[in-house]
Amino acid sequence: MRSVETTSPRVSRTEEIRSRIKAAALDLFLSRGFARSGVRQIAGSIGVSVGTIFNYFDSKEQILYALIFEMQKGVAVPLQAAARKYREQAAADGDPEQSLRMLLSEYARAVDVWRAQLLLAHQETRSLRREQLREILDGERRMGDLLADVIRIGVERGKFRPGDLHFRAHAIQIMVQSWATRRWALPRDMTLDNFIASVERSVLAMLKGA
Amino acid sequence: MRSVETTSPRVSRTEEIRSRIKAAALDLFLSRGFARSGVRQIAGSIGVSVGTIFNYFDSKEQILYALIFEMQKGVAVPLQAAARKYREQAAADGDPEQSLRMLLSEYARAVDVWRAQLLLAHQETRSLRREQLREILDGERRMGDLLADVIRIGVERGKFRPGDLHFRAHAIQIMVQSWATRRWALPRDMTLDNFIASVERSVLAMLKGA
Amino acid sequence: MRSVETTSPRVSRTEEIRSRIKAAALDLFLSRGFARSGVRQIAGSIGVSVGTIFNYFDSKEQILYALIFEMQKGVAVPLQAAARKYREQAAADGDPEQSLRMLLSEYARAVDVWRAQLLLAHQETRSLRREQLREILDGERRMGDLLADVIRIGVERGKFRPGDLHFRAHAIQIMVQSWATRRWALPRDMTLDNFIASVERSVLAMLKGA
Amino acid sequence: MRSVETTSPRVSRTEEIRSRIKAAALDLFLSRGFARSGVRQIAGSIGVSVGTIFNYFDSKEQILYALIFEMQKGVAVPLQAAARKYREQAAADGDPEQSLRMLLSEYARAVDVWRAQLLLAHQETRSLRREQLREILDGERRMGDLLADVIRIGVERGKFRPGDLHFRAHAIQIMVQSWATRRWALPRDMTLDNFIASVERSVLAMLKGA
DNA sequence: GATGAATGAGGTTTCATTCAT
DNA sequence: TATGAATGAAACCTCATTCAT
Repeated sequence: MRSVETTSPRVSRTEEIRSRIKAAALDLFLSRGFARSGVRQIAGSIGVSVGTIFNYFDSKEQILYALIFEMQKGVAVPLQAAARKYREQAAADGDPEQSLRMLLSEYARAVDVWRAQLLLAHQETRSLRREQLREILDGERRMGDLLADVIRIGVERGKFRPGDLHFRAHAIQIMVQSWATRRWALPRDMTLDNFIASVERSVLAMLKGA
Repeated sequence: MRSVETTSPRVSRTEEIRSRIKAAALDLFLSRGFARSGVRQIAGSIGVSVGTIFNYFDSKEQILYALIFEMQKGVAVPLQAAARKYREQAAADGDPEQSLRMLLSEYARAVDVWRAQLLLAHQETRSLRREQLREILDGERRMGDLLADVIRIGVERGKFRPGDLHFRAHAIQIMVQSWATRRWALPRDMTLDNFIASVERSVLAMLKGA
Repeated sequence: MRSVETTSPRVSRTEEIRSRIKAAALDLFLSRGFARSGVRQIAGSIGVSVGTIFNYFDSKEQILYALIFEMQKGVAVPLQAAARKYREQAAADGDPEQSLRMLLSEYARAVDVWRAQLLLAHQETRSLRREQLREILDGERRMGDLLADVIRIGVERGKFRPGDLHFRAHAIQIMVQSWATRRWALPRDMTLDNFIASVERSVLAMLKGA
Repeated sequence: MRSVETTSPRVSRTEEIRSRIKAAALDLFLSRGFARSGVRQIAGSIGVSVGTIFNYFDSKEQILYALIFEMQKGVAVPLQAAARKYREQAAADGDPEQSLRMLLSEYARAVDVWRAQLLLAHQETRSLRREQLREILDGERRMGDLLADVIRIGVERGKFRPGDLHFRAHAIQIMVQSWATRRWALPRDMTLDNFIASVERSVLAMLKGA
């Protein structure tokens, strides 16, 4: 009994509950902060008991980690894809400037999708234990390296100013991420497309240099 | 006896203890996070009793607020001074580009001085209660406005590309602040002077535009 | 299995623990005063942990409130029943004097049952927050009104002296309650029956007046 | 220097400060309860430092004791005087009923003068340590004995019903004290004179009996 | 798998009292 | 005599986690 194709639905039921827990936790962590959010509140807001939470996550911190980790993957994958395409076009003697616009746009759109989790990461990554903290920071650094490499290719093609690779990669990262992390400081009526346009203009100017 | 300069030492004794409390809290908040830091630890690390902490601050949160507030003043004041000088030189037909370099350098040096507190602000401003949170964010926005105005003057002088004022001001803020807030993402051997040079190059390119 | 009467035991288990907490708190509050009694002591004296206390009551004050509130109901209900019977007998042209003796006896016996809680109420009602304080005082006033009404009926029947209704009602209240609240001032060998006899004599004399 | 008649003023200065402390404490104890009132608040409200409080009283509790003790003397002395006069008039074959009215009036007026302190005593006597608690309760019992003796004389003169001496004495005490202790339960517009008239009527009826 | 009662260490804050000045 | 900073024990309450059902 309860046989055969139970497994697959079961897995997805498990995943569905994990998702509901993560969604509730995301809201709560953002509005009250990780440390002041209780698992009882998470449980209550999705109508399960505290015990259930711990059947799906080993600890409150693991929920935070899952949220941040998945966001990082969710942003990194499109960025890596865009970088791959960028390199292909460069290899095919395309225009790096044009390719970079595309990359920035993809990056910013991915950030937009994961906006809430990225904000959370910004605020609460430090609440993770050392090991996991490092894993996340390493992921972030890898994205920086990837951007630096993209810039390097443009430099080699003679399109971008040389020097400063890592600094400018880093500047791109914080500029794009600010769509999620400093929304409150941006003009209230700015749309994602406006934002992307501004980023493209500023980043290209910055790369082509004085 | 007990005469003459008694008052002044008294005042400074109070201030000195407040400073020791703030210094200890700063270390602790940065290493363990605000919520996980206990007043008992703060007290212990400077060799006073818990009660003493509360003779000098109304609550743990007030210590955080004091740290962030003072940092904001400490950064805003030099920045305002530099902006004033910038406007004077512009009025005297000086070179905005040169003036801006000076301003960026002053700004970055102020950030360097208050580096720890700025990092703390970045991580824990959200732990403040609504009123104080808004006060801090308003201060930050005012600095953005000030930078936008500086750019506007350069635009009027025909030196900087028009449009995007607030976005670019905001980009300057996060770029300069990243010296404190994302130190871990910057090349490990980067010095403050290197950093300033990179910021100047990138910002000027960004302002002068494509 | 785990069927049938599971629910009812569950409910009573919760109620049983609440009762044990209340009993322990009653002892402690009476012997050390509300403010000097700690929840740790309450917990310790019934062999549970502090946390458990707060699973059953929202705050220390709520324990006090529950004790006082239940006592008030425990006294008011028999008193109201006796008053109802008094009115019925009066309507049936019975002897108010005889009916009143019954009422006083019922009242005093209820006070005896809730003696400890009534003493606590007397000493610590003021420790309640405004809202709950008022609720309790209102309940007490309602009992006064009820007694005043009882006297009024006797007056209308020509059995009791007119005037002073509320004052005499109030005098009855404090006299009967003194069995709980001023036990230390009463002759040490006085029994409840003695007490009731004395109350009946004095109250009836007071009501029939000069 | 600062010589000659300093001593006597000094004593009165000491007494004056003690009085100010007691007055402030009385207000505070009544409005917040003894346990929740801080010596800092007492000190602050009369513009002296905490240290000063402890120069005049050994502990917070001693202030409470002084307030209650003085009230008890303040009530007992007029009551004893009235009792003396009562006995003299009885010895001179006066009317006990008339004498008793006078006594009740004196008693109630003394209670009125010390109303606040008596209320405090009612609420916080239990906050005293055992020894002082007993002293106060003994004083209270002595007043009961004194009233019982007054009743006894009336009984011997054939004016009051025999039996129940202590119970009725006790009833008189709580009735008269209720002017201070249960003011909230009395008709809001009742004046002291009304109150005294009611007490006289009820007490005399109660004493003369059925 | 789901529950939620129990745990108990930990949190921040208060406060009577002391004592050096 | 007056001061008020310092003390540190004790207060109430929260909360992640466990585990018997």
